[in-house]
Amino acid sequence: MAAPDRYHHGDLRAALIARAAEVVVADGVGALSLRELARDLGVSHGAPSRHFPDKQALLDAVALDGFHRLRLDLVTAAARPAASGSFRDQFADIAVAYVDFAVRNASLLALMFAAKHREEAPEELRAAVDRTFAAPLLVIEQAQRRGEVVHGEVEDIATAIMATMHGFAALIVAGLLHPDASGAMLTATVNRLVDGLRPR
Amino acid sequence: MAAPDRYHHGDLRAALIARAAEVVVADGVGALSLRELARDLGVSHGAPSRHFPDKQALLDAVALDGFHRLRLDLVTAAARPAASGSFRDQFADIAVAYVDFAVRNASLLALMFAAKHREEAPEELRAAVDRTFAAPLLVIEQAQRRGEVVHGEVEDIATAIMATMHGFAALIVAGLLHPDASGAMLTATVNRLVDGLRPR
DNA sequence: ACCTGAACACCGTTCAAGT
DNA sequence: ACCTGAACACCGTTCAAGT
Repeated sequence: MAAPDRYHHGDLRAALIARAAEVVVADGVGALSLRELARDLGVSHGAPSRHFPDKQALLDAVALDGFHRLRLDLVTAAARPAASGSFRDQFADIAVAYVDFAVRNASLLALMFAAKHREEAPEELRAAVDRTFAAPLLVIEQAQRRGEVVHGEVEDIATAIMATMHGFAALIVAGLLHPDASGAMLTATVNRLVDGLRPR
Repeated sequence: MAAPDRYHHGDLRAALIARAAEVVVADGVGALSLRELARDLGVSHGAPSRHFPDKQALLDAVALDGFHRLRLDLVTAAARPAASGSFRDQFADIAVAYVDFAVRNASLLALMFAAKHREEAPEELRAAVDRTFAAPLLVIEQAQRRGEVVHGEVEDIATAIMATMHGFAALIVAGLLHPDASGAMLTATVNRLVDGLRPR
């Protein structure tokens, strides 16, 4: 038998991050209270400060965790069998994965970008963001070599793609797009970017 | 002489919205306190509740005001002399205006989209959002008639354009794009969408 | 090392009372 | 009509004390 369960079950730090992420996804950052969190986990309200110096540090950890999960989704989408097809299909698969994550974790994604935005953002977070967007970058470079995508700076093209994916997700989350038609709309948006707005 | 200045100067409601917007832009929604707001304006902490039933109602009003200001910027950009040129130039002008607003009012824009996102969002807000994005829509339709933009559903094309603008702004705000190169990068992104990722 | 529990300064909201 | 000021329940943070 281990020590009596007067203290927490072992990994309060991980439990805090997990529960905080749940609350953020369900009700937004504004609904997150350290004291309530501590109550939920059965520890005193002072306990979290052992693992996070302040609330922002916990939020940063939640954001970091979010980027890890998003990265996993994107890597999975990029490695899909269907993703071995044309660049158009690869792009569509990644876009679906990104938008899915964004819609299912809207408040979390907002927190993730807000955390990254902070000047005092930990270096760990900046690195995680770069890694998160590495998968799409690779897909673009490969497509360029196959001649399916115009040559030129990869960053320029990646920027256009990431902006489109992120912006599309934001439009859905904001309720500017009918959720019913969002699937078809995303396909149309991907095709618009691939083919261009100008007639061919 | 009017009544002695024991009460507020006349339009506490407007003053609350204006000051709240300032605080949000400067330090984010999290830094907004009704009590501090009241202190800044020289009224008691209970006074705001005469004009807004709760904090969220004030935030909705701030968001509404933000959409009005954004709409003004977009309409101005669309009516520019240079904007009488090609669709590419019109699009670029509008995109610059949108990204400018987003960068200068990052936290406010986040609040605006979050407010729109709420299910209980007042009808007034939904209407303001539609009007805000009406100007870009008109530009697209005109360009379609001139044959500069592919035919098809205007909404599909507008979605691709709005997603790109909003997403680009989000990338800058998040610090994923070097601010120095952001001007050239925006031009490149606009051109990418106009010309397509696929070689011609 | 890790957690408790009291203390402090703050917050949003409510409401009887004032003018 | 509009604002005040006390009251209430909550919050984040700090810190001596316990195990």
